[in-house]
Amino acid sequence: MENNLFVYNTLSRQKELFVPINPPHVGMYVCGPTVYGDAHLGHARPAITFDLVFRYLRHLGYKVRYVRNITDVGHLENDADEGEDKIAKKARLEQLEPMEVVQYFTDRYHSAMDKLNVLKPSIEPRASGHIIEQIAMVKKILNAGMGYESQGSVYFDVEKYNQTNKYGILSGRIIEDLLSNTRELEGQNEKRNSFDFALWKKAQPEHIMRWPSDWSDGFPGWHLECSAMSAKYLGEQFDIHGGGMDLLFPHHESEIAQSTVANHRTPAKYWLHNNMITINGQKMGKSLGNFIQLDEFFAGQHAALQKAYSPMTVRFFILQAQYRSPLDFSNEALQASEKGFQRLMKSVETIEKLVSASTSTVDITALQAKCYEAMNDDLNSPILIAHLFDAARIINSTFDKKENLTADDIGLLRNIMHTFIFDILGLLPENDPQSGNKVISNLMQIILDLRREARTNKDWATSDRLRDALAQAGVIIKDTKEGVAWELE
RNA sequence: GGUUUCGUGGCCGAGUGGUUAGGCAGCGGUCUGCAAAACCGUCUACAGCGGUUCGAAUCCGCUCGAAACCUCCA
Repeated sequence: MENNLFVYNTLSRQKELFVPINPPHVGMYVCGPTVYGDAHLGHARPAITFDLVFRYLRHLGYKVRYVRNITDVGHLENDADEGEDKIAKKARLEQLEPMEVVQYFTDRYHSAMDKLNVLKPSIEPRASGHIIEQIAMVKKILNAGMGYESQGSVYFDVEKYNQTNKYGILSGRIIEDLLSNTRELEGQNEKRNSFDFALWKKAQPEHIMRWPSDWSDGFPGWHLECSAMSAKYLGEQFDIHGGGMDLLFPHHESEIAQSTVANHRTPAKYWLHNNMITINGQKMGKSLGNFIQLDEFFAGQHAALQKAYSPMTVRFFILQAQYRSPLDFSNEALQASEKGFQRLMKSVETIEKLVSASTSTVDITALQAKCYEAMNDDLNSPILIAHLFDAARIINSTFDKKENLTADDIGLLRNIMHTFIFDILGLLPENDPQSGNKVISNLMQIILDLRREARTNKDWATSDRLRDALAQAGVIIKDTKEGVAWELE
């Protein structure tokens, strides 16, 4: 299968032509959430970024197997008192079974992703369901002599690995630097070097999530699940591995090391990383209190939010930045996206009202080519959106008789808009909130009828009084050529 | 301190050796009883200082500023 898609490979630090290992099949693995809290803005970006990759690859005709994991074990908190398991900690506090917590937040995560119109991955494996595979992988690494056991835990020997391979190949880290930075901390450590990472951790007595193994009752190291599950479902070598930039080191670096030892080859051909999100130019963090959950966005219930922002506004906003750029959330920026999105969607409706001409004054085929060009250049969604806004202007101008289009071109334009906006960008028209409430809708009908009568009688005082009173009550009246429309503030 | 990125107009964000990004806001216009909405048009920037070049926002160096990760038994 031919394509012209270039993606930025973190491994080579440059854009490379995407050539699948086994076309037309494509295997893609993306690091999913640790389910110990509600999905926030930080979760939306990788989900939407790789949803875009997934959708575009499918559009190009590839058969994509997209695997995105749920981390439900072994992810230790570094800010906890003594490295307590995040899931277990929450469970103890809430007096819930760990798996109850996992189920609850997994469901909530899925619900948020559905609202954002993020397609479900082909497989969504859980770490807790793949303990056997992970233990097998630890054994392979021990047999290769690249791991060592220490007080019931097993660690990966990074220094030894680095003698024959390059630890730091992905992140650009240099092992000597890591070594010199941490020299004085050795001694009381059960690890040989501070940068060695756990393959298996012995569980403390109070630790409720535990599984038996040759070394101890414990749980797998954090990096291991992705290596084990990607190999299981995509093969030892697959096409794309994605995730947030924050996972680049040590997580992905360690994945490469583990998989290379266990399977004698590097796991993924292309490593794609999405950038982080900031709010009002500030780092998003719990300590700063600007960590906004997705549901808070949708409801507008957060001190930092001036109003509610719909899921599609959030999605469109994220797509208006290229995935490798940092993205700054602010009320101003979101409101700009909200309006722009509405304008774009309105133009899609306007296409249906266009009247064809015998000749076209605009080159629609060229526009289509530009849209593909943008996507092929490392999924440059902001450029694509810019072209779609050009298309919107063409549509509106044609509707205003300032441009002309043939019937064929109108059809092509419709196809371009639908393909890129709905199929590839994954945007959806949003329902009018008014349609949901029959009573309000009926009341509005009565009020607007009264206003229409007043206007027919040129009783502007009454007409304006109704309009102003409604505005006070939070209802905005819009007089359009097609009639009177209204919406809640 | 180290690694990796980045610093673009009022705001958000593309681009990257010579030509309009785009959106929002503002401004002008069309429409309207008036206004809003909608639509059309319009504004012209690349942190600072050096250097390379016929030419740099784009390449190189330095300075300043920002972010993520690391320096912690994940």
